[in-house]
Amino acid sequence: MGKEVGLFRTFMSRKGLRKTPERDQIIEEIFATTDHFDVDGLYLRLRQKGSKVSKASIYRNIPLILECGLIKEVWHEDGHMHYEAFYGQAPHCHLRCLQCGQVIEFFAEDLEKTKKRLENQYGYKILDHRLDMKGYCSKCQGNF
Amino acid sequence: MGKEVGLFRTFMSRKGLRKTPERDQIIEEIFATTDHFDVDGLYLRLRQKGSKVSKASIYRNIPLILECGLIKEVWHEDGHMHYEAFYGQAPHCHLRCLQCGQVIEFFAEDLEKTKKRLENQYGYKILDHRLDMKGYCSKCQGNF
DNA sequence: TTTACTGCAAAAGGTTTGCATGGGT
DNA sequence: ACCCATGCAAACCTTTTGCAGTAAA
Repeated sequence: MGKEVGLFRTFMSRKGLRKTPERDQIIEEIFATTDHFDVDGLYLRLRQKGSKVSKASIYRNIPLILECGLIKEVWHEDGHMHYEAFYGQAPHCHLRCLQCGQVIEFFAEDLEKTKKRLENQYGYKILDHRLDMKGYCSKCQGNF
Repeated sequence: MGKEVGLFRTFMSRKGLRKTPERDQIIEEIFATTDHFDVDGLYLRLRQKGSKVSKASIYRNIPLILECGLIKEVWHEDGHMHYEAFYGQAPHCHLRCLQCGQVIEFFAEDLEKTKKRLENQYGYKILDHRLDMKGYCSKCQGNF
């Protein structure tokens, strides 16, 4: 059992909610890879492994997993939301190729400075951020 | 007539597409304020001013206005996409309060450096970026 | 005259919800 | 025993699309 399942169980328990096999399976599958995912893909992966979890259950649990901090919304594309497993990874940003869809993850070391500045300047308590860049990768430049 | 209408007409013309009153009205209304907007809100503002533009026309034109560079997608929330007028503004980022919804726009001066670094490191040509931060504003801290 | 553009209404597709059943505590 | 969670199917809502009429070029 991955450690994320334990974290989620604790989170649920603190909220007076229940541990269920479906919830365990969802968390396990999200952390089975480090990739980004969407609801439909996660559902198919679960089915392939023999799980009977319904999409409704996935949709009902995603807000809880977000609140728990284990996943993050990363972008809305092709008509649906995309997420990424978050726990255990330093926060990172995305660079995407508009042509081939390649995603490079990178760290923006300067962001912390900007964050501090904003907290001082506006009195905010900043909890989360998202930085994405788009463009063309070396291979795709000139292919259009 | 706002200068954005002219820019969009030129853009359309280069693509062999047409100038229509509906397109002019949509562009004018987007740039009537500097606020963020969504399709439904834009549609209502147009109706209030007596325009007969349909939502279908707004939806059909948004990809073109995006491609033209006059607007940007900023975030997907409450089940629909939010945009902002883009032309004539230096690119800016958003800091949002999760409690009251206040949005502060700021400039992240360090981003250019990061962008350059990525272009060199990965051979990318970067066209666009998005940086958003979320947290609680000074008033809302402690109100929950 | 050609054919892109529009409004309308229907369709599509992702997400949410009502309901009856099942299962955790 | 209580009532939260699930699966199913229907509902919901934003966005897309087919169609017939209209109007740019």
